[in-house]
Amino acid sequence: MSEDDQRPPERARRLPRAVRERQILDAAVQVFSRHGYHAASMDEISDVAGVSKPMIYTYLGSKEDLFGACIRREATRLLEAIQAGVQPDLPPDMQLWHGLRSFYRFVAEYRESWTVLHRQALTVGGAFAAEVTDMRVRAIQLVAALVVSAGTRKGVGEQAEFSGEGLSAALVGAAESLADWALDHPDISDGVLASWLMNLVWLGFNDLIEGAVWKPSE
Amino acid sequence: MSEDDQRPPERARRLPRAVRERQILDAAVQVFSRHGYHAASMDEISDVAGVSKPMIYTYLGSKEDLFGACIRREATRLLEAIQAGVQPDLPPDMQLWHGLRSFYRFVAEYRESWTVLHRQALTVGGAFAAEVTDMRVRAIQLVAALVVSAGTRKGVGEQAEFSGEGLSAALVGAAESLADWALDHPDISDGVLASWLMNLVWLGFNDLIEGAVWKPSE
DNA sequence: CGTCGAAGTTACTCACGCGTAATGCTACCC
DNA sequence: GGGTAGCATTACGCGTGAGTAACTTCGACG
Repeated sequence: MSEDDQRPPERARRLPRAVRERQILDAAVQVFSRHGYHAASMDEISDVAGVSKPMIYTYLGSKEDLFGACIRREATRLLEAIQAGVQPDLPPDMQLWHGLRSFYRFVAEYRESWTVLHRQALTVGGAFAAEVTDMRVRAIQLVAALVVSAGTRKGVGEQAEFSGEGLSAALVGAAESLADWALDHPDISDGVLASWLMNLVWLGFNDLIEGAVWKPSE
Repeated sequence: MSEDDQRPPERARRLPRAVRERQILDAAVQVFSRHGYHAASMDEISDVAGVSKPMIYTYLGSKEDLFGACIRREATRLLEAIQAGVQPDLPPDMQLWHGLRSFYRFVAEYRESWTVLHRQALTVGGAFAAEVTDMRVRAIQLVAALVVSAGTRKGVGEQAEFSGEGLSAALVGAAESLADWALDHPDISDGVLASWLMNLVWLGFNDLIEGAVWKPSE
């Protein structure tokens, strides 16, 4: 009936542990991103992974463990993707711009990863929420450092700490929100998204209305 | 044994339906905001409400119905709070500022309402997510209208539609993110929060670094 | 060619939590 | 004071889904 029957010697071969773990994690991310932690069932995950349920338990542990493994893997991927795109010797605004581009490229390519990290991870009370929140805080502090650095470069100095943390939280939120928006508008490129955000937060509406435009300077 | 026994004629009086419904909704918002939709149990809600479970079912219907009722009540509260603070004949930036202040005042006062609306509502797939998303889209469009209005006032006209929707999505996200941040910093007043955001999105980092400050003009 | 171990499965237990049937209690009205 | 209507509870049915025990199959290595 199914196409699998056409190649009897190759049907569902015995695979090494590492490969199965990868398959399981992929399936888990997919299912968690669709239904959220609680509504996702281990049966469905095992089904999507093409593996029976006990395999998941022997390889990855409990449902909570599995979710944790997903979160950690995807968070690492995201951070690596962003760091890969950043160049520390550029001026602050250019660093921010490159970071944003990498971020939007990642979200577009791994939308399920992003969904799990952003939406679902917070709904599981306890350790995971803390873990993800922590990552977010690190991102915020990184941005804050950029902004303050931009300030000191121009000689603002002490007063530049005006509200750095709060502002950075707002900026990160803006970036995340725009990422969600972009999920429904796949035709917008990462460069355009990053530019919009730079125009908004670097120049502000006021300058924008006056006709000013921020452009990458490199 | 318990203190309740000390006053036999007043123990747990019979209350009219409207009052019980209010109590149940209050309890439901509290529990949903703490655990999320799936992890919240009807038993705990009935416990917190001080009412037995069948009352919830006879008055408010199923768990999903109950959640819907919560969402609708809190969303209405939020929108009314914001509209109460807005004055349509002011210039766009002042309108935005007043809207933001009302918003932050609401979040501070009804943090559980905000949590349910912002975090939990999206995790229940289907009708509620759509409903909340819809409210959010209305907010975004409102902001977009403000920005475009600011643009046309200054004569930018057609070109002002540059990326209005995306920018507004980012701005709303920034406001929400700052609201979350403010939950951990209760000492910051709504006026300060709103001012930070105005400085960020109206002036931008660049002006901020130069020492420019946005202030309410009224 | 036998056997040891890792890969893999079927079929179950058990607890939790939604929803309800059956029933009681009290206030109010005629 | 007797009946009716709505407030309220206890105790249970029942499905779903996490986690596991017991068993099977395949490949590798001497």
